[in-house]
Amino acid sequence: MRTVEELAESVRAQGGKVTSQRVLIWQALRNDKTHPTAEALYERLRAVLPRLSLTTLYTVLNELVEWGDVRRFDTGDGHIHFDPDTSGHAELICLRCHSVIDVPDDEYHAQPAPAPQEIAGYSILMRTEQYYGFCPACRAALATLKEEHGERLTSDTRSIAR
Amino acid sequence: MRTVEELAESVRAQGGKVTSQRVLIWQALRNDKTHPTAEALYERLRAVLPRLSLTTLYTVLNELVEWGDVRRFDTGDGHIHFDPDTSGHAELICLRCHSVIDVPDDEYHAQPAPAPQEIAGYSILMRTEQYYGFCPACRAALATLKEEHGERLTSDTRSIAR
DNA sequence: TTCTTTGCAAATCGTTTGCAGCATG
DNA sequence: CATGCTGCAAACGATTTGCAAAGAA
Repeated sequence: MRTVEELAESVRAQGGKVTSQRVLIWQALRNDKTHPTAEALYERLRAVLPRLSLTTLYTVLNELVEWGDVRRFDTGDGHIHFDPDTSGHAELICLRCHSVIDVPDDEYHAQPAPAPQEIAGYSILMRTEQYYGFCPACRAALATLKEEHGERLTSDTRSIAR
Repeated sequence: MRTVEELAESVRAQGGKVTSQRVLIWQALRNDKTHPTAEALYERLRAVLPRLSLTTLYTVLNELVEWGDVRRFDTGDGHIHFDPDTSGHAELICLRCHSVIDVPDDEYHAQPAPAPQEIAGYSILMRTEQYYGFCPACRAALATLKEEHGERLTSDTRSIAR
C-alpha cells in the first residue's frame, strides 16, 4: 500500500478530494497486520471518527482495492478481509477456525522472487501466496475428537461458513 | 481434490452416506478449471439433477472446503468462487473486471517447491499463489480512457464489488 | 430400521444504492 | 461556488437455517 502522501497526491491529480475520512482510513489500514474485516476496521475507526458510516468505509476500501493498494480476500468465515501488505508475503489460513496469520519470516526461507511486472499480458500490481491447513489449536482439537470417539470428525457442515 | 472414489471411501469411513447429489457435485467440480461460482455450478448441475437445491450444493461445497479438497476465494465480483486445483498453481486476477485465469505454464517457469507439510505448527493441505493486476482487455480500456480525457480513470467506486 | 442428507421456504446479514447536505479545491 | 464525498435509511441478494420427507447403510 502506498504512503498516505502518495495516495493524497494521486487523488488530487485525478480531481478527487482528500477528505479526513479518507486520510484516517488510510492511516488505520496502512500498518494493520491483522487482516481486518470491514466491521473490525469500522469499530476501531469510530474512536476517531464517530460519525463515520459503513458506507463510506466500504467506498474507500473498494477504491484502495481497485487501485491495487489493498487486497480483499475470503478466509471462509463469511466476512471479507482486507490486507494492505502488497509485498508478496505468504499467509497461513486455518480451514477450521478461519484464522489468518502471516507466515513468520524464520519459517519461510524460500522467499520467491518479487512479482514480475507482466505475466501473460497482465500488468501485475500485487502478489500473494496462501497456505491452507489446520492451526495448532485446531489440530489439537481434532486429535482429541478423534481419540474420544473414532467416528465422524466433522459433524454437520451446514454451518461452516459463518 | 481427491478422486470420487477416495471421497466416497472417506465419507463412508466416517459414517456418512454417499448420495447421488454428492457424487454428481464432486464429478462436476473435479475437472473444472473455470473457478466457478456456486450459481454457475448450480446451473450446470441442474441438467443432470433437476431437483438439486442450492442449499445442498452449498452444504457439499462447504464440506469439500473444510476437508481441504476445494478452495473458496473472492475475486472481488461479490461472488464466492471454488477451485478444485490444490496443486499449488498460480492465478491471475484482474482488478477491474474480476476475471480469473490460471497462469499459463509457459509463462511461469519459476515454479516453487511443493507446499511443505508443516509451517509454524500448522498442518498444510493446500497452497496457492495469486497475481493481481489488469488483464489485457482492461489495460487497453484504461489506456483509451486516459487518452480521451486525461483525468479521472476511476469515476465512482461505489459499485465496484458487484 | 436408524440416522444422515435433502429440499423447500423463510430468515439472515454483510454490502450496496438513492439522494440530500456538506466540505474540499 | 462547483463538484465530489459523506451519511442516512432503505434495498439487495448471496448464503444459511429450521424442519419434515426421502434415502443410504
